[in-house]
Amino acid sequence: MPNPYIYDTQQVEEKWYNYWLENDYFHSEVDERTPYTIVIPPPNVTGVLHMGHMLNNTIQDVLIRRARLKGYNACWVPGTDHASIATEAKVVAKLKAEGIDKNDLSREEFLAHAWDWTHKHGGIILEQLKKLGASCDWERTKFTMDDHMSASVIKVFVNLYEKGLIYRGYRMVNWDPEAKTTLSDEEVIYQEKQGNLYYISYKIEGREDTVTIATTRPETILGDTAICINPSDERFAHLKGKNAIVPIAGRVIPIIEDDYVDMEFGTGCLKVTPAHDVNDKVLGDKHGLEVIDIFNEDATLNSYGLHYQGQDRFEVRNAIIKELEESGVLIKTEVHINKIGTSERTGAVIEPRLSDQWFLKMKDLAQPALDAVLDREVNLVPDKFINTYRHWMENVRDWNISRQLIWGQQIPAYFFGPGKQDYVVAENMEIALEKARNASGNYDLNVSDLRQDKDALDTWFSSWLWPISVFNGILEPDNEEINYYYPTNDLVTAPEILFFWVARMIIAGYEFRGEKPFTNVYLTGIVRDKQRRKMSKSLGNSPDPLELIGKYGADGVRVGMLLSSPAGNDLMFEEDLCKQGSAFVNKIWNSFRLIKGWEIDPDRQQIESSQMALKWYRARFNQVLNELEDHYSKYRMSDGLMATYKLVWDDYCSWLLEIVKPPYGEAIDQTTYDEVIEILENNLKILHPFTPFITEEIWQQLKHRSTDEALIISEWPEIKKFDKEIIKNFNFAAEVISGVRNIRKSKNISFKDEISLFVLNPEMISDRFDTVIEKLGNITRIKYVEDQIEGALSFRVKSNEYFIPLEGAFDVEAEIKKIQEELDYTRGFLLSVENKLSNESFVKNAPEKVVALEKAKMADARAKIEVLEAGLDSLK
RNA sequence: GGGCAAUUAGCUCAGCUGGUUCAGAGCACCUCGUUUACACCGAGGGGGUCGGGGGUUCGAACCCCUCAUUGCCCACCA
Repeated sequence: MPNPYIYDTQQVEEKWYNYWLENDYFHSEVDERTPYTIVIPPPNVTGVLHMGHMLNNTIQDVLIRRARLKGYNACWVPGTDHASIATEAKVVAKLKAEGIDKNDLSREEFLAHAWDWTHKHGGIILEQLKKLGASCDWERTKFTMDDHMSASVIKVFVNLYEKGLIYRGYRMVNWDPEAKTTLSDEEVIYQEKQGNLYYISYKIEGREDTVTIATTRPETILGDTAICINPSDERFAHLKGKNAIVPIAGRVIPIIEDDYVDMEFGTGCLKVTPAHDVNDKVLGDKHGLEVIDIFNEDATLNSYGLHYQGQDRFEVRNAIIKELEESGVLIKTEVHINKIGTSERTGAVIEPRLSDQWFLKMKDLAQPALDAVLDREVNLVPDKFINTYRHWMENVRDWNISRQLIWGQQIPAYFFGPGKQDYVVAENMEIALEKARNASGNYDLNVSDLRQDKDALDTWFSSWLWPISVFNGILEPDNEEINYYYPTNDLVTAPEILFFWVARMIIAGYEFRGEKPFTNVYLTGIVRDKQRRKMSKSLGNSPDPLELIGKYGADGVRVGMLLSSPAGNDLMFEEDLCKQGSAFVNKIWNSFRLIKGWEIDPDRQQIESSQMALKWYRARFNQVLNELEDHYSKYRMSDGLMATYKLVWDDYCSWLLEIVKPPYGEAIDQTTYDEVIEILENNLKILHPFTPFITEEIWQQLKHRSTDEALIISEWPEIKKFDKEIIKNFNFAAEVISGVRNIRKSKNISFKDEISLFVLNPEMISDRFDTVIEKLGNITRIKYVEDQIEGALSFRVKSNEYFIPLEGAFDVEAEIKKIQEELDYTRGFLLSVENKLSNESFVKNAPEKVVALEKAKMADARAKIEVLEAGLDSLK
């Protein structure tokens, strides 16, 4: 049987999410209010929710819900990304399982399969976000392959081409042999791996001796076209102008000189393979070397591989080593750690490869985007990322934007002839035809004579337009929506994609709209497990987000995610955090159950303790409201949550409700009841962004609300000035209550037994909370006295002394010991303060405020010592 | 190889121009409690020479130097 005190999340969450949807509260349209806009970092269309998404989207939802309450026209645009390479890989795998080879399909057939897959799996992740409570404007859901989104991408490509910023080049690029496509530099992940450094000797033509080189990639010797030495290296002076013979291949290659060669590394002698190494390509170009590409596109060897033709590069490596060893030219093998580039998507080892690709010139484009961040036009939160950003932007390299993939926007370049330059770039075939006719001078050209470039564009070439294209601002730069919603306010994303996405969006923003795409970028941490490992599917250390929601409720999980996630700090996730979250939600629920059970007596007068407590709470609430403002303005979400958490749990539940709670069987007066309800409503408002479901549930249970009165669209409490003095006085009273409780505990006095409390030196205490002390201390009545009470237990708060006379419980020795300890401590403290104040330099240099404070401390300590000494005297 | 950041209680972190607090929070831990909202509770409590060393200052968790450890980013050394 379920525990009746425990709040049932499942059905409540579904009920309110549907209610919010039905009433269109998430939907935003252009109106006269100030907009507050967030565009979602579009997850992969065929992906599923992981913990990173949970964190990310919880933060976005908190921001958007708060903005909505603050009266902004809140608009959170959701959507998904076609994730070219990832999706294509999945579709290829699926087809393979069905016995279909991608290469046997036409482009159209493959696309049909891909769309099929997208429709089947796409959008699952968005449904999952709904379970989290994400208040996205679902009517605006976009997909990067939607017609107008793709059209935007094409338009931008043509535009940049016409500006001379996009060019086609035969360059060395990163080749993913598994996906059989190129990758941008950012898509290559370098991993440290242990490999070997092989020392191989090459015969020198016409001589008996040999030259030994060191390489990590012996298989590429088949593509060697030179040996390179440092011209100032005297060890190899005799080799100048000679030729060497490539082992196995038997080709004769020149020995060239270049001071690029590090004389310290390896043998100080380098083999040059221009087709398979970036540096070697540079050397090759410089020295006019031949380029021999030994690989097929899947990194098996081609005919240059000789008897290794058709075998995989890594198999060949082992085989070649064996062959070299047998022929005695492998001199030695050393263990060598180096960084291997791997594909971000497929994990395959990247092969540097020469090919014709499309590039975007970045240097000039990057400048305004760099300035924007340095000038704080765009704020990176936390700002430690500014350095990283600057470094990347200052050293930005041209962006390889073509991919040998089908799934994506096909590059709008049309070839009309056999030459490499026989192409035009145009938004569609018709325009292309006209351009091609003009370019070639052949006006008989037909559509059938044009061949569109087979490659697709990098996914990020569509995502970088996201904040603009979701409002159709590329195709219709003057439409009402883009002008209203753009620039957006906040972007919440992972630092991993700072360069992939954030930087490029800023670039696109300035290039295509002359304005930043967003004002603030909140970079979340990476969600890790307790061992600091990144949570991932493959490690199996990531909990299933939906299971968590089922177990702890969406509100509980949201609180759990936010509890320890300052911006930019990795989040060490443990399920216990969600447990804490759901405990908090349950606490809120039970505090509501208490109020719900109250009986109201309209004739009853409000008692003083309730009145005072309410007055204090209102001050305290406003104090926290101010703190919240500060936390939110600095994107300190966990601090904001913690401040709210403590306000609700400690101040509201443990203090306020305990004070105003009527004794068992009695009713509450109307005034107190009304005020508590008002306070509760305000609490619900500030809680709502964190825990939207339970707050709406309580809000709606409190009274009947029309659809215009839902909590989600209510108003954030107005920030009022508050009386600091009353908070201070209350804290004093709370200390007195603690003192009483301590005595009760140490003497084993049940709370049920009323006791008396006497106060000496009451001038410092504000007596206004006496009734509160009486209630929470279960004290008959506080009495003020002029002298020590003999034979009573005592405690002190500041310089006030309190006595609790208790028959039989009094122990002179223990009491003396207690007071003596306090006295020793206070004397020590006084001494340190006095020392400070007698230090002339301190008094001279420290600000007045600080000196005054020290003086006050001194006075307080002296007063307290007097009290303690008097107490001690009376006992002796 | 270059750069950036971090190192504060068992854990996760605050400490926001060097000075209200002889170092804070939440969780965890310990003790007591079947008080009529809640044991996903309440009350109380223990726990840190603020990574090591040096310096600047009247005063340092905070500034400087140095060492150590960890993490991240960037980079073509075979």
